Amino acid sequence: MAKVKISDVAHEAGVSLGTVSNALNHPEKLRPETLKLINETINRLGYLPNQSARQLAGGATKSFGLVLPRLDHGFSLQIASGAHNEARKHGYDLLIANADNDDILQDHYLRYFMGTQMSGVMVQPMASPDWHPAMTKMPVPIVHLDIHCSAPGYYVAADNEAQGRIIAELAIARGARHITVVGRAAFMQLTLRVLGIHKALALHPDIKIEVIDAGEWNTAADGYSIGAQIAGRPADERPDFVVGLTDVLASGVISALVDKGISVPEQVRVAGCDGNPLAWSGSVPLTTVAPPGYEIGRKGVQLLMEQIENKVPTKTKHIHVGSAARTVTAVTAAEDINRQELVRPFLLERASTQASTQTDATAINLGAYL
Amino acid sequence: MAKVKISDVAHEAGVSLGTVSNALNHPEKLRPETLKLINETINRLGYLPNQSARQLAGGATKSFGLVLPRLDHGFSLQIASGAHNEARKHGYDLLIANADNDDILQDHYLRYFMGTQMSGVMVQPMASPDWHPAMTKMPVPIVHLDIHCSAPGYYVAADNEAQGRIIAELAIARGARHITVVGRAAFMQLTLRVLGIHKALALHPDIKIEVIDAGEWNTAADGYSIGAQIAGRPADERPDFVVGLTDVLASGVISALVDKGISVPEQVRVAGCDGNPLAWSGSVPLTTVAPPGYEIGRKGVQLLMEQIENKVPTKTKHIHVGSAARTVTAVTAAEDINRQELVRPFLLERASTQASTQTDATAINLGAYL
DNA sequence: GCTTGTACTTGAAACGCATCAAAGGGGCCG
DNA sequence: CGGCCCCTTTGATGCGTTTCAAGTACAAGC
Repeated sequence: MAKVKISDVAHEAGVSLGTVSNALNHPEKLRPETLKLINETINRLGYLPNQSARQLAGGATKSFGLVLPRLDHGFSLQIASGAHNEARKHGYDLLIANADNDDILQDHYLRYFMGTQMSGVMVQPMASPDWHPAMTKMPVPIVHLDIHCSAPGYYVAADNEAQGRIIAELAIARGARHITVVGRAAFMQLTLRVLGIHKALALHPDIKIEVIDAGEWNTAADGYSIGAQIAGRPADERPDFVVGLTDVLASGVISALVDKGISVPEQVRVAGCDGNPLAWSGSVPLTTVAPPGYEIGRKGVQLLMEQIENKVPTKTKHIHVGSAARTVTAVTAAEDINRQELVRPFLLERASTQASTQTDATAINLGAYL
Repeated sequence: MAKVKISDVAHEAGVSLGTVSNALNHPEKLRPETLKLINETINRLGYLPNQSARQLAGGATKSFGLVLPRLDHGFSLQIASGAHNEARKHGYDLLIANADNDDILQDHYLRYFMGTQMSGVMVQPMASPDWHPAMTKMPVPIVHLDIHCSAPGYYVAADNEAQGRIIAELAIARGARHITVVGRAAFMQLTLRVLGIHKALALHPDIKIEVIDAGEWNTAADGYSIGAQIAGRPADERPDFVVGLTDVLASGVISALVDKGISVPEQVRVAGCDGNPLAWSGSVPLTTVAPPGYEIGRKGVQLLMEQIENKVPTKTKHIHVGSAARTVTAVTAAEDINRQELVRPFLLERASTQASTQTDATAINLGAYL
């Protein structure tokens, strides 16, 4: 139970401490027989390298940290998934922390990751857009995800305006004459989507558009009541295309319409605007525009890699002068790059009830309600 | 950009290194003014403690690691959620790693966590039940989650048999005369559920029971085709109660029944047996029995805490003899406790389409299909 | 036999911090 | 004024690695 350390392995194998370290980090430097001997000893003793000591002695480890506001939101999970795959591709580990919708906790984990000598940290911040500018000055590469600000620093966000535009263009392509947008644009993201819709429709003044506010939380119940209201209108005042700012809103609308005897999509087409594959397992197929969470996660890691590769990090070199060891710090000035990426959302069309939560591949078939 | 270290803070504040350390770890030991001065300096310099060094010097940090097979499964997320809340309650951090359904990766992260001097590690293993017994011998408290084996060690699992029993008892209470279980018992978990159903029905020989195998993956499509088959039977051969081993199976069955003109729940009641709240947002209400993921996560952390508090860990004490410092290792033998917990699942009945993914609180109303 | 290489291996130094015995400083009592 | 005690601060020490200059052994070339 007493922890086995590298010196135990070295002693047991009859080699020196540095050799064992080399076996771990630079196996090509060892004679194959030595390497084999050491590896056997390691296994026999059950030696586990102490990561803390490694990090302390060797600088950053190959791992990234990701702070998410919640784990139960499909979008965040897609980010995590994309980040994970991309990180593994580069040989990095990904550690995830759940900030639980709490600013303080978010900050806490962020500092924790920074202090752990991670190679890079990503956050999907929940609070103010111009969140914690001090964080940009940190000694660790950091990338903000899904944030909507022009603060300096690296960030990657979904192009929410495009998201609105895409759904509007889809409606136009389907020959819509009267479009109803359902939902409360409570967040910047939603506001931008509505903006995108309006912009796309600006070119088609003949198409009527209306926006109906939903309850505070854009729930399925909110969708249902609005759907009922729509169903209650005289036929010529009914929209022929409804956009739910949220997928659950859209599904609420559908339920109401169907319940009231309006056929979907024959009389009214319905689309979502917030593709959340996780919400679909076993649910009805719905055409929606998905913010590319997976892609955002991927891009986030790529930006991290970019920073790591561009910046020659602060390095200390030991220079021996006479017999006294002097430590010289050689800093290669890091360019102060600010990079921002907008990732385009994509149309997510579901015909099957089997949701793939893994990739963002655009499906081929249209959903049942469009 | 050059990293600020504790000695910089000390120098800048005009105090000694140890004092700054105390400010961080034992603030009560300092004079308020000194503390304030140091804190100001820390903020001004943007000092971030190096976690690696802390851990190396001070032993384990207050943080737990959790290795999950996937992030996109609701059950795992509930575990994470429960573990998170319980950990925070005890003042611990929780770091999550995604093993991505990969044995190697799972092992990798596990070792990583162990090597990071975490106070404890939890895994929801995916592979063989008697997975990696060597891991039980590790110097870090470890708890296995949702695993079904009698290997020594700490673990907490859902009582899958009870899960089946509960749903069967529900059927009995509803006056079922003919129960059809739909799904392939591909995993130990599902097998146990079927077993539980059979056991509960053993006391009611008058109730007819049949089990219909579904496709390999228990998808909604599989449920649909079985539902269609059931709908096609003569009325007196149709079950009056269908249990989907999986919620998506159940929802597939419902779709098929309704499509074929069988009314649910008037003619046939349908229940799930795999409550996965995440799959429900915006979906139809379905009564199901949920494995208590949240509770499992909580219990897992509690078992971790138990190990931490019981085992007086290996500690080193420094004893000065004359002028030479000698290091003595005082090991208090850790009792070799093996603890196992079975957590009872609970009936999850949904009347609203608004799923709460947070807690495992049992809902009050029955779903629409029962 | 001696030199120059080549191929490994060695071990001391440093990484940034927590710890704790010892030193310092101030108040109180005799 | 000296001795004691208590409260606060100090700084040397070690935590388990990685790194890299220096060392060793052996082979080849002259």
